[in-house]
Amino acid sequence: MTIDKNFDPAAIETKWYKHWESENSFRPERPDAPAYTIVNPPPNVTGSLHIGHALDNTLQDIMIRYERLRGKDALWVVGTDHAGIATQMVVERKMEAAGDRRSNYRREDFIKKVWQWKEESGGTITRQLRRLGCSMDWSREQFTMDPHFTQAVTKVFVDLYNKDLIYRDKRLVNWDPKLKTAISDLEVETREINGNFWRFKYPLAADENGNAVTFNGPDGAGQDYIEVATTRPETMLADMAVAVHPDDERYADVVGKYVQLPITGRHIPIVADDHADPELGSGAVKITPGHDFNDFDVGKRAGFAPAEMLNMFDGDANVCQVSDGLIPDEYIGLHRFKRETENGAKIQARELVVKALKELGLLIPHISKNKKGEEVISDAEPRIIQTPYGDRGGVVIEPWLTDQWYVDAQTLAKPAIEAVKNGDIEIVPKTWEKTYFNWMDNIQPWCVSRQLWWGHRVPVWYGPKLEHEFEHEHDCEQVHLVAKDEDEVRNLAAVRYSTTPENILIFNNEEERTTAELQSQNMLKTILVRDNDVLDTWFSSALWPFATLGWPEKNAPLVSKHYPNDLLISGFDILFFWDARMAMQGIEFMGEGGKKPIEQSRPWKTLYLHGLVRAADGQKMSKSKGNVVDPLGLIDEYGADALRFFMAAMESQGRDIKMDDERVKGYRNFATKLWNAARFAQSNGISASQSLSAPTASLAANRWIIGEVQETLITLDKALADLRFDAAANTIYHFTWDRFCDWYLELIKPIIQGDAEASSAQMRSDAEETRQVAGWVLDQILVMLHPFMPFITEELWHAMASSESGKSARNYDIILAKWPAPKAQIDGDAKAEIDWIIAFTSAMRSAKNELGIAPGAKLECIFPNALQGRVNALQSTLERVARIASSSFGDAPDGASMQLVVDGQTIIIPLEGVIDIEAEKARLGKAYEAVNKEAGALKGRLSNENFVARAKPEAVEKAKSDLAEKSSEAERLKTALERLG
RNA sequence: GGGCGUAUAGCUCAGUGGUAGAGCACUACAUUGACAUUGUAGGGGUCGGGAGUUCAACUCUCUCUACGCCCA
Repeated sequence: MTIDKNFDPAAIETKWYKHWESENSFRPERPDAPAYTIVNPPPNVTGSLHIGHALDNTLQDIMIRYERLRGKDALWVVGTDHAGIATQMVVERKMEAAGDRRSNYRREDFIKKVWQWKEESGGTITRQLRRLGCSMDWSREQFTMDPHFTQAVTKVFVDLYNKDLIYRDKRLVNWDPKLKTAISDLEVETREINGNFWRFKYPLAADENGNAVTFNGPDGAGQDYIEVATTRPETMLADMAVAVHPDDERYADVVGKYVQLPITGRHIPIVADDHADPELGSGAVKITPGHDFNDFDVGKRAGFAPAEMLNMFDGDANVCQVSDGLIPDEYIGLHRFKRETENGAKIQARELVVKALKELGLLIPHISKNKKGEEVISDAEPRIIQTPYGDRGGVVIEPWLTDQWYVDAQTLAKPAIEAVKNGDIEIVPKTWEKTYFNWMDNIQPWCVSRQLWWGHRVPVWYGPKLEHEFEHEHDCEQVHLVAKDEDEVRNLAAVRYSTTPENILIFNNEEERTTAELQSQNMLKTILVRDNDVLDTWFSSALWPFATLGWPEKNAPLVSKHYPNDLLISGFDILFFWDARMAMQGIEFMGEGGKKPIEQSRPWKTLYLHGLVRAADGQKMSKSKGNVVDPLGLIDEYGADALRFFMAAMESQGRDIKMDDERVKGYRNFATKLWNAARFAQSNGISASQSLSAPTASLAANRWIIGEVQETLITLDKALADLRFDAAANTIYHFTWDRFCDWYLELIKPIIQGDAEASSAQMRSDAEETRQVAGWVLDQILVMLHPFMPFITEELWHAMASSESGKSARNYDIILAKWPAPKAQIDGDAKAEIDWIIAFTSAMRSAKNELGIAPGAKLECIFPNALQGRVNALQSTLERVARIASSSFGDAPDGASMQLVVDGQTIIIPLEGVIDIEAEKARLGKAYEAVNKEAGALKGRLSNENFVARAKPEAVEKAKSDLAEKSSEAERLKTALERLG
């Protein structure tokens, strides 16, 4: 079957992908081969393939295909992430569109709906990964909510709890009032927004005798108030102190006195604390421990326990009554500062507080000057404010005091830091190590509980405290029991409450309990109710490198063979979210708490971080900017192979990639070039090679190209070992196009296209040898290119071996071929000869071009006698490639001629009456100038005593030989010029 | 405020202690011959500014400028 004239990527891609998958080619059985393992960063099950996935997965597929070709037992683990918040949001949005809402359902029913949605719509991204050609092990596709994954997550939670590495704590969390859940520090992004800076007078409270209190005041004039400044006036309803810097003399005599807060009338102390910045505002700052992270710490230092701290917001960030009951009724229920859903139609707490203080005469107005120099009075000074936003919900985060589960990240981070320091985990590019250390060294407790429904439920049950455990009269705090399942918690509880397991009654949630409590027969039993929260999605994905392999099942075979993984490829944007946490959890759990050495516990040997794919103008792609490039569109237009090659070629370490369609197009052209080369080969009787090692060859061109394959292979292997995808792609690109297509195929045309009937036995055998070599080289190209361009290489692999009927004679697919092993030496003589042909041909073409001689013109050449043997042997090649008409040898005849200096020898092309002598003089003159200048520079360097004395001997030698060469060339050009008169 | 990165041809980017490369774009030429998704030849850069180390700096060090990112 002949190769089609047109290369149509779409026509072959689907065909081969289906074939590979049905043949189980992505994971051939190789029980005795060494393992090579990559786990794929699980995309969100809600997701669809974006350009970043295309990059990330292309790089992984290149490595997996490469190692598979090299005979490894290559495993690329694939699966999707349940993506708690993201997925729940998607399903809720869908419900809202249908006029429905989550709160219409019981938790279990809602979760059923999410599963249903997952079954229907969750396959999008996995289908798209297939289109990109990714050779993942779909037979073991994973999902982070699979039962075995839940087992792993639960075990990790319970074990960490038992090791005191997970604990429950009451502290401020980042609360997302839209999603109504706590989120971790990493999920908060700081944005700069335009805000205001208000200044208020807080009146000093009267002393115990009811006498007014004053202090000197900053200006020493005496005042009965202290000035505070704030960007969040509404939180003054929960102020618990005013802080001044301990060294701030302006306020020294007021520390220890009290303020009587306006509106609430609460008496709060003035405290000294380093947090107060004397330079900012008045130097005195209001302290709201319940709604500001800094204030929380100040509050603790001032002696407030977290449980005492005032919390003035509900989960929606609407004002609620605080524990001392001092907030006036008209504030209750108001939103903190903005009604997202009602466009500010209703008055907000912030607005009302400012209004009230203004009416009380306690607002210090801001005075500024307008352009005309007139004074303008306003309530507040405009300021740029660093404001925390939830990365998913997109609303301002409210620091909120709640009980949550925390992972002791600091302890877990230690060995993970060591692993990188000691080189047990290599981060590529190395510059990211500093970022990693910086974050890990300062890591904060990780809040892992989320107030969502979709996710891994926290394996915790709450039971009553026993009477003797009550810390105070109204203590109704419950105790928690942590266990892997209900049976285990029942037994734990039986022990704890000194009863039998049958007397422990377990409820899945408060609602069930309330219903059940109405039934009086349960009154005598001990009741446990399960924690409602689920875990942060990243808590489960941190287990990906081993939970996907079967852990915690005992002696899971995949774990022992494929853990540690060899390589992890991820975007740097999830270094903290995912990579660092995998390192921590991997080392902790696979190291069995320090029992196993780091070589066995680290999740991967190498962590490769790539950059972002940006829009053509360098901007970050985002839906809101509308500059998102769809990788599937690019695949439709140029083919998956071209897109993949683009990704590889652009991936140099440590730089973002700017999208460039033209370049993708260029690689489509490259694929077409290869296609046509194969077509040419096929039409000239060249077909698939029968041997893995290079055929024996006698002709220079053949010996040369075999050596070039060898060199290319060495360069390519080195590039891939170094994870230099750009270098690897460029190596195979240039070999294919510049060496193989541009020179080798041109050089062999006269050999293989000779008239078979008329040719001698020698010519027939030369042609046969050449066909063998050409077929072999093309095979090597296909295999070396396969990791980058899997589809076209598979197609041509078979096409080159197919009979008339279209049946491929290959007994295996290229995806399972063997990586090249030419076992050939680089042939110096052949290389010298072909390099000479190339140099001569290029010189000839260049000269013709400059002298305006038609490129096709066949010219007579007079070579020096020394070249007689070589030129005679290459006569037919030179006729065709360099377009020489006839050759003779010896000295230059009289008359005008074009002269080429190639490799230190002058070749004369007599052109009496044809060439423009002045033009030829100019051409040679220019060449002479250039060479002479280089020779001059070398001469100058060598005449420098310091250079000769101090430079490395090789450098001096190189300079000497370069000088000799350049001088000789200059000499010859000079002679040539003189000959023209 | 702390940290990191980037600055090389018109554009997008490689690069090495011994005086610069690729792709695209551009110019000229070619075209019945695997390939116009082509071929051949060519023009184009004082490697962001300044200082230092060195026989030698685009490359190493310092500094300045501009841009970008992360953390607080």
